[in-house]
Amino acid sequence: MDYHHVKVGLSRGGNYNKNNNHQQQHEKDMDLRRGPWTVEEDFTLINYIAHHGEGRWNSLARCAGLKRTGKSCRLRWLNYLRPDVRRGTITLEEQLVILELHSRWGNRWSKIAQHLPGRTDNEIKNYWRTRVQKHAKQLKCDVKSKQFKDTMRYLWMPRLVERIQAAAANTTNQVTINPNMCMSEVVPIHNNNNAINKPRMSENYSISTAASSENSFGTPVSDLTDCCYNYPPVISNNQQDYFQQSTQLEESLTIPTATGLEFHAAMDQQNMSQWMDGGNFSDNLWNIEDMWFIQ
DNA sequence: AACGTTCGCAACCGCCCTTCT
DNA sequence: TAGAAGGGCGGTTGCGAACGT
Repeated sequence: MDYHHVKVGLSRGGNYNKNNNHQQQHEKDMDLRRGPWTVEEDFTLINYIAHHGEGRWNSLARCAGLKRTGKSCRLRWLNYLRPDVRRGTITLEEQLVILELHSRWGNRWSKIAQHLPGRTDNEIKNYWRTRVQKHAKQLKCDVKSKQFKDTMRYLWMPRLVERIQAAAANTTNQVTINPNMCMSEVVPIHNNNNAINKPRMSENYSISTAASSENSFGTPVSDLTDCCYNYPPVISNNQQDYFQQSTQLEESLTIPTATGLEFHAAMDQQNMSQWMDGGNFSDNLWNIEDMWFIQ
């Protein structure tokens, strides 16, 4: 079957098809495209929205002459074509925000995305699944486990903060990282005269996101793995600060232990030895210093 | 160079909620 | 007020590029 050009059948969609017999028949009668969007389709959609605005996606698709479902048009616009969509590597600051907000809200991608200007829920979801879950797999633990959450909170996040501050120190930018940033209030999305909703970071976020799409500080961007490398196996002031700040988090968060290191006791010794026996730590989440730190 | 595997991400699916008629 | 229509969201899939052997 040609995946990119199929007849719409009963198997597609949720209530959309289930409840809409007329629409269903109409769509059965017309060939609807699926799969990757062409340049022409993109152009048509952008043009149409520029003149008529968003909303009413099904009728929009019809009126624009797009042989796509309304859902498909909406998705294409929100995740790709919107002018304020920010593409490129997830920055360190964004990683920090994602980790923190995910610890609060779980897989509420759209809610998390509201705090990352220009990032879509789909992008954040993909980031989480491809990067964070990969590391959880390396650690042989579940991303939902307390062990993994504590690892994020007490190792990765403080070190992200360190890295961000270190990068900031090497630039002329005045950037202050507030490890408690995610205590900020949820900022409502502004609607600018029916224009595109543009989420913005709360003023309480004291991270500058003004620079390039690669990194606010003009430095190379790395992922979670990088944030765990090249750091002394001691609890730095930043980390201590972070522990203190963490204790102020809301009840919904994993409550830190008295030392913030209790999770180490839960670390599976067999897994630990497997990591350490692994040899090539550059390919793993942890380096040897991290192992000493954990032990 | 060829082949197999892994990774990243765009797009789709299907459930659920809200809005409309 | 009920059913239809539209939209939002989290989960999943599949393709192409990158990487490894």
